[in-house]
Amino acid sequence: MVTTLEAGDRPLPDPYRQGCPTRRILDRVADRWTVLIVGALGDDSRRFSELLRRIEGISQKMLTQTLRALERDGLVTRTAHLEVPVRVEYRLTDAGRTLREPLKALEEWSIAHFTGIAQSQTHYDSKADAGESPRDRAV
Amino acid sequence: MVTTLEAGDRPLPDPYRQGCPTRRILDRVADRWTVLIVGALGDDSRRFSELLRRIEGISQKMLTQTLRALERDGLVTRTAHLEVPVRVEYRLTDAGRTLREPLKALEEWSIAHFTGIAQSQTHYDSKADAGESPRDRAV
DNA sequence: CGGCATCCCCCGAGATACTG
DNA sequence: CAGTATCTCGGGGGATGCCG
Repeated sequence: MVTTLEAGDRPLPDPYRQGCPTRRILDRVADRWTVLIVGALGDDSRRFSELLRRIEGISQKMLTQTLRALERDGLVTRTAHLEVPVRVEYRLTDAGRTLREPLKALEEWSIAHFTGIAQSQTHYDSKADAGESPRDRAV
Repeated sequence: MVTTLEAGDRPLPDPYRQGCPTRRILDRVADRWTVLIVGALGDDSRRFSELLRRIEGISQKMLTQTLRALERDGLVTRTAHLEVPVRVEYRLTDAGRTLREPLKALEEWSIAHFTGIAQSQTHYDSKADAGESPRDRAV
C-alpha cells in the first residue's frame, strides 16, 4: 500500500489516496458512529450489548464494524470473557481517551449552536418557499 | 426540488430522527466535506472555483451541495457578483468561525496521532495475516 | 451473547451535458 | 464561472440466519 503523495495525473478515481494521510484519519474520526461510540464508551469498559442499547439507531453490524476499526487503530481494546454466555468488553485505550476531548468540544458546539442553526434553517426555507429572488443577492 | 430533511413521520426507518436533535447537528458537522470546506475557508472569503481547487478530491457537485447546507445553517454567506464572468464569494459567518476551533482540534489530533495509528494498524494486520489466534485473547 | 456471512436495496456521489 | 438537471453505478448499511 503506497501513499501517493504526488497525486499523479492518472485517472485517479480514488479521492482517498491523494496526499496527506491525515485526511484518512480525519475521515475515520469525523465519522458518525465513531463519534457516538467514543462518547458511549465512558472511562470504564462496556459490553457489546450495552453499547448497542446506548447508541440509539446503530445496527449490530455497524457497531461491530466500527469497533473493529477502532481496535485496529489502537483506540479501543477488546476483551473476550469466555464464560457461558460470552461476554465481551470494550474500553478506550489511552490514545482513545485523548480523542474524547476534541469530540466533546464538537458535541458542545452542536448543543450551543443548535437553536441558532434551527432558526437559520427555518428562515432560509421560508425564503425559499416564497420564491423570494432565486436566493441570489446580487452585488 | 424538496429538501429531504423534511421526511414526514412515515415508517421511520430513519435513525436520524430519534431523540436528540443535536445528533443531526453532529452528523452535519462531523462530515467529511464540511470539515475540509470550513478548513479551506480562511478568515477571508473564497471563490467557488478557488475552493474547488484547494480541496483535493471534492467534486463540484459535493462542493455546491455542502456549501448550500452550510449556508442554510447560517454558517457561511454566499455573495454573487454579477459581473461578466460570474463571481461568487463564500465566507464564514461569525457562527461559522466558531466552528473552526473544534474542527481544528480534531485535525490537530489527527496529525498528532497519525504515526501511532499507522503503527497500530500494521501491527494489527500482521497478527491477522499470521493466523495468530483468532484475535481473541480469552480471559 | 457476540458476531460473521449473505442477500439486497437504496442513495450518495461521480460523470456528463446544458443554462445564465 | 457557477451553477442545475439527469443518468448511472458502487457500496454503505439494514435485515436475516447460523455458529461458537
